[in-house]
Amino acid sequence: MRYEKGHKDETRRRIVETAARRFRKDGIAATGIAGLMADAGLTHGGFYAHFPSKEDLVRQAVDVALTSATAEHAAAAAVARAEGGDGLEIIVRRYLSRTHRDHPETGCAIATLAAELARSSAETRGTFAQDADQLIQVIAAEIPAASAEEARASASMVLALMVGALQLARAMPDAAASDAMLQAGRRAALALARQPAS
Amino acid sequence: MRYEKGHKDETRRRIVETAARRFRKDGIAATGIAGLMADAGLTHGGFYAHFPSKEDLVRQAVDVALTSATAEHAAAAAVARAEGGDGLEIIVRRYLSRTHRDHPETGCAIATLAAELARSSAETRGTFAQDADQLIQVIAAEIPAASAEEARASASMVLALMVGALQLARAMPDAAASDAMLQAGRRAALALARQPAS
DNA sequence: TGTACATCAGTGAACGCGCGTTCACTGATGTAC
DNA sequence: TGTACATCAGTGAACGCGCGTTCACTGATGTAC
Repeated sequence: MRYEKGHKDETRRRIVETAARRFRKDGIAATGIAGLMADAGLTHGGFYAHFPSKEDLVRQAVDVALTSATAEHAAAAAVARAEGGDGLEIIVRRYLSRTHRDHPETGCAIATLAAELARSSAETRGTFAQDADQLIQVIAAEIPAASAEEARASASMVLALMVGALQLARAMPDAAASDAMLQAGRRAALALARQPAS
Repeated sequence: MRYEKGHKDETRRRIVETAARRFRKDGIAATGIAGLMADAGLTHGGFYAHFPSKEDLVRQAVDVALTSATAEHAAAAAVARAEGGDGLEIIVRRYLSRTHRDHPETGCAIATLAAELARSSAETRGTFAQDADQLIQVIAAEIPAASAEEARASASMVLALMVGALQLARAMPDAAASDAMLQAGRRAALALARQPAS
């Protein structure tokens, strides 16, 4: 069958979205092409008409996941600021929430995939690092500091703490301990931003 | 051939040690039994005479890796204290060092495997959480605080920040940015411990 | 003291299965005549 | 207006390979007689 204009782009977009969810949920190595394509309502054979390799899809999926997460954080912070609230507090509360902990498949790709991506090609890591940088910039915009450089340094530490705390909270089988980890993380992240990066 | 007493235990220990390295280097899903056994100088068939399943080996390997890393941190901190130094500073400097960043295979299993372990069985996560707790206790022992509970809360945040910063440093393809991440992490981790967990 | 046998850590072939990737094919539609 | 053909997104069989797991077997040694 022949398809309307833009159909292939739409299919490709759907594959990338599906992959972004599956990679975050199950990990990259544990996610196969065939299962992924089936999830997207397709058969596996068509995969290579869209992507040159699995690695290429990984790069695109991580890019989409991180870029949209960054946009959501920026939007939430903007709304909070407009309402006279603290943008950073909203970002931290969203990141270290029970919802985020319990739904890695729609959450931050750094917390789910950073360790696995550290083992991938320099190209993939390059895209990932750029995307992480954009998230750091969004956080930095909510931190009052003497200089942009200081705000950026503080923001990267806030992100590092949130990533680590979320991972620890996810790995803990004890629900109360996991909740406590999230709560302590929220407090510590804000404290970290408040003190000057000397 | 029949072997001297203790031979099998020694072989088993060697498999666990090999696995602990490989899992941290390549990830759990990406490490196969056959390659693992070959690394340990054995053929794959004998694996199930030592472990009921791969999952069981994972649990033991993570346990060994984390337990020994914790002991090393405790020892290094004790030496520093005996010499009039700051135990926490030594732990943080060791954790966020270039050596640790560049050698995940002998480093902290939390930074390499937490995300992957978050997807495993409650039993494996239980062992992992207990081991992480012991590391947190070792860190807490170096933090002056009003109560043991406060020291523990601060220590878990120091650990979360170190885990996140190390992962980000490892994922960055730019060497200078990666070094800067480690340095900012060391500063922030110490600052986090110094301020009271209100 | 010498021989037959039990032990058991480790071997390697085999199981069914899913992996990433390739490729000849399908078939509905748009276009050319 | 009607027919022949080109297009091309998606199909599904097949490639070699490695996965986790099972199992009949090996063969050097310790023990029993």
